[in-house]
Amino acid sequence: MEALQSMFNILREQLSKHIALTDEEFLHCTSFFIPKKVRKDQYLLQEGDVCKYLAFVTTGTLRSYTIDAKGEEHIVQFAFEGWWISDLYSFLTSQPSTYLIDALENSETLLIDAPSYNKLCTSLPKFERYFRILLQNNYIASHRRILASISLSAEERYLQLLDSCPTIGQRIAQRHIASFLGITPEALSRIRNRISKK
Amino acid sequence: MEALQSMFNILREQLSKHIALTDEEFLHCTSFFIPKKVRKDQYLLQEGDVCKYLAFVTTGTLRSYTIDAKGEEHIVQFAFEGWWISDLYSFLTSQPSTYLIDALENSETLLIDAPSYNKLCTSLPKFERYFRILLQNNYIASHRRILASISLSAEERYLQLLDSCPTIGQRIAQRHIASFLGITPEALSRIRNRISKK
DNA sequence: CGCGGGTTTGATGATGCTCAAGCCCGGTGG
DNA sequence: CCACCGGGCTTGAGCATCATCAAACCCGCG
Repeated sequence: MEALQSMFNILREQLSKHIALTDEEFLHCTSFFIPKKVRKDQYLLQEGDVCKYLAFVTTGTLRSYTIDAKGEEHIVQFAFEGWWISDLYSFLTSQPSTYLIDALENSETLLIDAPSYNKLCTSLPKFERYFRILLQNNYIASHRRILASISLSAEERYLQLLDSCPTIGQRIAQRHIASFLGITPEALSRIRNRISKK
Repeated sequence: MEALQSMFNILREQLSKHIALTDEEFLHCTSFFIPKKVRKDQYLLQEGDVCKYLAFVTTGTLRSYTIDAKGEEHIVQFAFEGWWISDLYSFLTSQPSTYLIDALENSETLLIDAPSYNKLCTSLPKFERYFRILLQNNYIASHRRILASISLSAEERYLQLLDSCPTIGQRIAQRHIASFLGITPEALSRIRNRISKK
């Protein structure tokens, strides 16, 4: 099937940024993944469910977030093409998740469950290496974001976000960007207004 | 040497929380580490230097932080016994570091440099696994902290910190806890005052 | 005893929140 | 084709939280 082929090409391209895989090794890999379409507004994970999969996004956009006691959403992560998304805590411990994951646009993903993930990591050390490197990069990015949250104003955090991901304005609604930054949509609107007057 | 033995025991204990190592494997490991004492207030890494080592703390407390244009410190991480600390970005890319690392008490560490780290990961897949697991746990903790920073008030973040690390008050000065939380020492003092009136 | 760093307390101000209303624009139905 | 609707963005007024600056306090140590 054509579309499926293209999804796996995106996965392979992403993997080969960090590790070199032979055709056999990659073929071995692919058998562990389940393709899944997620339509806009459809859940990949609901609060209270166990997160059974790591999701690799081949097209579209997903987000992970929580909903607090007041009903407010707090977006922890966006995931575009070539990114991974999951609730790792629930995935690894089989505890009910405190996060939700859904699609902000019609999206396509490749899912891998925990037994497969562990099997793949043990049977193919290169795969384990890939995830170590991925997690290292995430560690760096997370610390940058934590530093921003303790040292920068909302306006500075917004500018840093635009700097690190200039296309985000085209793909993500402002109220979602505000949620990701930890401010209200009103505050972001005023910040943008202020910036444009320069 | 007695003390050295004890440092490596702490390392071994920590590794064996996630992987099973034979005596030979562990012995192989130890040859890659350099013991280093860091006295209170002494730097392990200074801004602008390349971060040459991952540091494993066997006793004492270190912190990583930045200093902004106003001269304010922003603490990104504490590291106690059994924890790792480094500027991973600088370590992996050999770019000058934007972080500083120093000791808050007299401390002892085991250092491993980048070539050794890579050699160890390739020669001993278990070691790579250990770091993958460690980074997974860090991913979970980082996302929790990011979520806290975008969804909770300063008081709620402080209570969450006490909850996740009840002994922190005994070991870390208040102004450093405040810095870690992203608030001023004055604000933390008022929060503690408010909490104690209950 | 007095010094000095860390914490506390107080007064004032800035940043961002809340609530409410208005605006813009694309989609729907008459 | 146009009027209406609704969601998302903007704007405004008042408010809460936390920052800033300054002074006082506390306590270990020379």
